[in-house]
Amino acid sequence: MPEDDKQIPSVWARPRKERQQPLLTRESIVAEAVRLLDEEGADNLSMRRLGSRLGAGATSLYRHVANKDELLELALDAVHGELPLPGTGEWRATMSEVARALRATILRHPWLAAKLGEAGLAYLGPNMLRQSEFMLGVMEDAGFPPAEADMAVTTVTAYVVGVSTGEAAWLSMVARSGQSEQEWTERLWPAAERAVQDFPRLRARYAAQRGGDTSSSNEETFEYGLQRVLDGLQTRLG
Amino acid sequence: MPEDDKQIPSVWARPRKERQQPLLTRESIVAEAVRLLDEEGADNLSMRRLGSRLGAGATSLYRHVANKDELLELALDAVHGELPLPGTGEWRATMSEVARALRATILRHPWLAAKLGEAGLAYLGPNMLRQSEFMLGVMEDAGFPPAEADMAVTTVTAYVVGVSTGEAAWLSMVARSGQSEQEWTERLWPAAERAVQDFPRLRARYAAQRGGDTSSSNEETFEYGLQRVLDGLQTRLG
DNA sequence: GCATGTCGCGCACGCTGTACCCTAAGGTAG
DNA sequence: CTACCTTAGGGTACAGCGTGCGCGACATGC
Repeated sequence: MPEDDKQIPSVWARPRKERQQPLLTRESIVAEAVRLLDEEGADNLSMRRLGSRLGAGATSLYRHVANKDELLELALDAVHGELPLPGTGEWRATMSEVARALRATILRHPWLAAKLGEAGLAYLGPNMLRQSEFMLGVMEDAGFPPAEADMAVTTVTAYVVGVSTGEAAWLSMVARSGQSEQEWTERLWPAAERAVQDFPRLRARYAAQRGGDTSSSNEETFEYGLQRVLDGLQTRLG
Repeated sequence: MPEDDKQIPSVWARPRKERQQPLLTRESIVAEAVRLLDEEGADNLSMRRLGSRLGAGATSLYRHVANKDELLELALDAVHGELPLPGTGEWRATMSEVARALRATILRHPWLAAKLGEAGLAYLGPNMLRQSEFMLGVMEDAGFPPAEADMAVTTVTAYVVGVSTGEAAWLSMVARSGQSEQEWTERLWPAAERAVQDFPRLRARYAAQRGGDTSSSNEETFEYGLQRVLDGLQTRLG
């Protein structure tokens, strides 16, 4: 009803009406938190910064979220919502696909690895549960008895999280340095070479990788290990 | 030379002589940090608290350590110094032994998992390097070509760190709650059952584990996955 | 004797998470 | 229309954090 607008003598006194629906919701807060984490890293997420990005005060967030830890758990699970669950086909192909998607997600959100280290793999967020359920189904359909399928899923997830954690930590370090990966590697190299000097095999490995492409060699390592893990599981089906 | 002691007119003015050798050293600081982390968890490590445990002020620590992050890296590597390197024998047995020792260390220091998630697996501490070098040697002696041995070591370590991280997070949670594992499990169970209600396979898994011994089933899962990983690597040697 | 360097201390700054209380805006009941 | 209650958001305040800086006390070399 705009009738009473006329009665207002001054624009300045008009009691700007808003608030049809709340401008802060749990979803919008979590989504913005993920964005902030992606852009600025875990160290730079504070309730005040998050609040001001949303045009709100820091303490207003507490209406929708119990505390910062809970917010991070929500962010953790929200990111797991990105994971696509492929249609079921051959079990190895399906598991590989899920594993690659999980790794990609962790690399896209490097802060995720550190938070997973605090929250554990058995966290109860619905998106994470959905993913576990899916993998369990794939393994059971492949012929693993339920109890073993559970352990098999844990094995694959543990491997993926373990490798990706290492890669993500590296990416975070590079990001914090503000330099390109190339620059950062070159700056770090002398220290690394000095550190491995007493270790002949490590020294040889470093020398062999000198100048190589980090990300493609990471990918190769990931794929190698993943296939070995799946090989190992396959021996149980023969 | 205690001669000049007599010349001091008042006890209060006596310039209490100490400090023959520094009471703070990098080693003592790191060792105390590890103790504090073990006893009170990562959240409760602050420079002030650490300082006062050592009978020193917070900022005195900065004489020996550049900043808190560096301190944590040192603590990380110090703990890796606990790891025994078994004498070389059959490669599978040796790798299993190293893997179990690594898991045991992580469970003994649950804060370690989270820090590993931040620092990455390729950190340059001497103790961690020593361990990598050892494992590389085992795999090369087993017949893996150097480049592949490297990837194989990464695979095993990633798996171990991945599983243990999950277990350690659980232990930290229990420790923070101040309750026994039994109590905590029972308190959490209803929420967990509600969460898995929509997921038939997870629900079945939970029901099957009800009342079981957490730590022994964790151990079984760890061992299962470890043997699968080693199986997978073995296929490359045939 | 003095100069120089090392060690530890205290202060101060800007920042954090969050408990507590206040205000303003609907929605509902009388 | 009024009176009340709920609910979203804001402001203030507190205890604690990491750490830069400058100080005095001491050990050592000339």
